[in-house]
Amino acid sequence: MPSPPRPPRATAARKSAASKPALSRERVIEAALAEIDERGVAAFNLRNLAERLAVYPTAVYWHVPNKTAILAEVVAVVFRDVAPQQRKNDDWRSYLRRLFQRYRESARRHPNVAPLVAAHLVGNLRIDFDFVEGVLAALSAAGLAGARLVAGYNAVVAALIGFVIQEFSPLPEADTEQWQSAVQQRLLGVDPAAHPVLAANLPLLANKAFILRWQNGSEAPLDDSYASFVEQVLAGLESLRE
Amino acid sequence: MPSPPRPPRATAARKSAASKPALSRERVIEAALAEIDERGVAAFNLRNLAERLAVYPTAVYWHVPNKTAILAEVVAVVFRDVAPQQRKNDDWRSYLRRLFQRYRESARRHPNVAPLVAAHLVGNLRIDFDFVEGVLAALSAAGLAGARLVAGYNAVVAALIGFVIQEFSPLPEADTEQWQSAVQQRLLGVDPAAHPVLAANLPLLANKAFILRWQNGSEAPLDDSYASFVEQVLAGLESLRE
DNA sequence: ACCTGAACACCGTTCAAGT
DNA sequence: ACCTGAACACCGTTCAAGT
Repeated sequence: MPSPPRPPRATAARKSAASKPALSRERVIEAALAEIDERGVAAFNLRNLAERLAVYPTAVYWHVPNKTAILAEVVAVVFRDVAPQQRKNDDWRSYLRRLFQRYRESARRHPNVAPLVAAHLVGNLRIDFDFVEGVLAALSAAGLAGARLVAGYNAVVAALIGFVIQEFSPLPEADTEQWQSAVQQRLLGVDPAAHPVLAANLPLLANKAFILRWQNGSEAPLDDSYASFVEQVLAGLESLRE
Repeated sequence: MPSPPRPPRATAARKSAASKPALSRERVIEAALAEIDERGVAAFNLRNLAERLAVYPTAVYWHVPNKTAILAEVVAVVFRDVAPQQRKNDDWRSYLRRLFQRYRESARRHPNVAPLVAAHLVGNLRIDFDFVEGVLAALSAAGLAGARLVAGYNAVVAALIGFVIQEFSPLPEADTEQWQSAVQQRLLGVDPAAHPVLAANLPLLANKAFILRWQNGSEAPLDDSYASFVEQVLAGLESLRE
């Protein structure tokens, strides 16, 4: 759009109540999340963000250091409160089941954020101690300690993000129509001699298995697979308890 | 750098042997991988790539449609041939163990590519049928069929990428020094009342558990955790065989 | 067919100036 | 303290022109 940056609305009203600031860190993050929900991470930029907030692009920099920080905060907001409440008489299994379900629910509400999830948990300065403690407490209650506790914890975190990133990350945005049918064509062209198991199970796998999908988790959720996945993770942890 | 684009070297020599083209799709991808290995995905751009290839930036577009395609090809190269050879008398467990090890090895050789892994397997037009068939054949040999086959397959793929992305994705690049000590400070400040299990196991977890690290997998590999993780995945699959 | 070279639109960020 | 407004460096991509 070649139009000049839109001036802030309510220029007069803004100064009414003791010059209350128009922007805040929270409003910036919130608007950023809305932008990402609508247009995706790839298309997210500070000028659109500023337009949504009805300020000049550079105003944002008063409240936030840079774009990277905004993205980090956005993910933090999306996964705020994923850690379930510890309930009395709640065994470790049901705690972890609830954690897995809540994590996926958070992602489902903001699927476009999924690509940022990996970068999020990797080196985040604002470590979510409640999340970490929740997992550790559950595993500890399961009887894991020492190296096994570490191994169990890493497995849980890896499992949490692995499925969800895959399931919800946006598929190629451009000419989706054409891309979708291209994938389907590719699948129909499988050579049963070279790839027998795949060929034999094609109807079962098509659009329901990673790599072999043409819709992502928002349109074609993998509920059954995820439910099974969670039970597999629990069984895996079970096997760790010697 | 304010210097003008560097002209191609060997301008004369290039035309000697029947005007052999200086560039090729393979050389572009190869150079792109080298760039990413050295500078990371975030800093990767077409002008540096062109400089490495000693051509003008726009020359690349003759061999490749756009930047996204380059990145997709780079990941494809890194994970080319991850699927292990099927061996005679090779049970499904050892096949999957080899697959997990090879996958991680590929990532370890090019850790900066890790952030692209998710986007890779999500909707890739050039589906790696050998990879898919390898996993399916192993699970099929394990006795899984129908919905369980799908669930097992999705679990394996999720597990493969979840750990590796986490382990190798680059930590915040800027002022790493300061960031590292900041993380360590945060950890030392854990409140044992609020987060008892974490506090009690701090030395065990520090720099060895996801989220609680200040070095990534290239500097501080999580070998033991990964070995355990693979066994947990296998145990999870085992539990699927009713 | 393959590369040069100019050019464009876009974007993150800095900084001085306003109020 | 908080926002405007100009400005800069950088970057992906298009396209006409060369050979």
